Amino acid sequence: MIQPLRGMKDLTFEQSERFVHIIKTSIEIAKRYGYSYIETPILEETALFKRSVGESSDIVGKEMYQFEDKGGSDVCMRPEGTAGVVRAFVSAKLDRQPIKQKFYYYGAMFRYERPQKGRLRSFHQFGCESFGESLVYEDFSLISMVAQIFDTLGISYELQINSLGCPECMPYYKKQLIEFLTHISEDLCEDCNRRMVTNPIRVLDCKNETCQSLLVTSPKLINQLCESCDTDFKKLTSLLDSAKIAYKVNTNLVRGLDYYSKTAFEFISTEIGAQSAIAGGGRYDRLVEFLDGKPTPAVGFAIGIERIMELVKMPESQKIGIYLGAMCKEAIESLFFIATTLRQNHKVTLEYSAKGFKSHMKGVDKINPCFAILIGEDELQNGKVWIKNLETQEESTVLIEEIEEKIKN
RNA sequence: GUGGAUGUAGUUCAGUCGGUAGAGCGACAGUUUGUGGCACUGUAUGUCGCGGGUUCGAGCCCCGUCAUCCACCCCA
Repeated sequence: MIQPLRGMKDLTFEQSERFVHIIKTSIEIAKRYGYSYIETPILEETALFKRSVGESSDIVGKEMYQFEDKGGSDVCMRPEGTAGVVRAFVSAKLDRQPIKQKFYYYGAMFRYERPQKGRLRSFHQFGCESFGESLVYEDFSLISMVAQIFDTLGISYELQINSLGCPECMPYYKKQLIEFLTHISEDLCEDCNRRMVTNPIRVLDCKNETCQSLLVTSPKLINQLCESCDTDFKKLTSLLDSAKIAYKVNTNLVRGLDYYSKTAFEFISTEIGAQSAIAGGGRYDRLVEFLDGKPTPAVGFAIGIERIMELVKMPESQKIGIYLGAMCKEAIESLFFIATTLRQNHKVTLEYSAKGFKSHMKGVDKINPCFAILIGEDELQNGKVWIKNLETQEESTVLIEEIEEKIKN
């Protein structure tokens, strides 16, 4: 038997229903914020991710499904969604138009990692990317949109925000931080010493207690943002305050991808184990430029579908559709005419084998329809069917032509 | 990539000291030849993850391997 690949899952029945419900809800809300759908390829040139996500990140460094295709191109299965959307934005030369563009997308992402709870090799994200708006109002709108999606899905969360600064204030801060870390490097853990070189900001959210105690006195970027970053961050917090969206400023919040600047945010769930980030996003004003577009401010987010799958409160399933069955062989084929007619407007489940009444009703229970329609010998002779409304329990025997009307009531 | 746990029926799991495999749930059938969900009765189902080793004999012990789960790293 061939099993799915490691870290890849099939979704069926209740699970796939949850998946669809999440996507449908997200789409509906994204549209209300003016977003339209963008579909981009799963396979992209490797260079795209190296330039956008950043070579220093683990994603690009060791987690990509990267290979040479038959034409000899170095290609990659997308490990995240933003890079492809930005590439598409630039490819279509939308960066040369003065109009603001807003896109939503959803689909499979691939990362070659060791699977664990909430982390798969093939997983799905729903995301939004907004291009051309530099005002912090857009950052706020996106955060409220994620909040609205989670509220609608019945998911509780904690929102964390931070500012990562910009090319004006970040490099200066980084220098300061490295200097600070160098002084205490001997007492920092092995991982932190490695991070000092690869991504010094990451040291700040080390889970090691000794490291954390040493970091209490570390310089904080939030205290030395440039004027523009500082104003925007304060504006964001005041907007969140007045919208009554609860948040926590987490000065250690670092996004894993190199392209973020200014606003960074993460939605956390405490109910799903170690992989607790259920959505993440932020501003990436320089990425379009990195990918050969005209400088265009942008901000976006992504939701991890698998991570919220178990958290979603599903609407109660209601009776839907019609069950059709025959109790004698001769009647089976007469069902097709009825089914075809009813399928103009209704969901119809058609049982092909003749069975006893009881067997049929067991089948009815399984699919939970509004109506059960059965034909036996008597009905067949009279051109009638037995029909039962499973909601009211009312049942009757009617002519085939009268079915449609019976169902309306 | 590192560490730990676990692989037995469709599923959840039991399986003693090593002696040829068991339960609940689910499925199917019947009790009721046309009134379901409940109840009762019955039936079916296994490469005990895979490969090797020890043994008269392995689901159980040993080695390897694959997979799953959890955590680290990292991320949605």
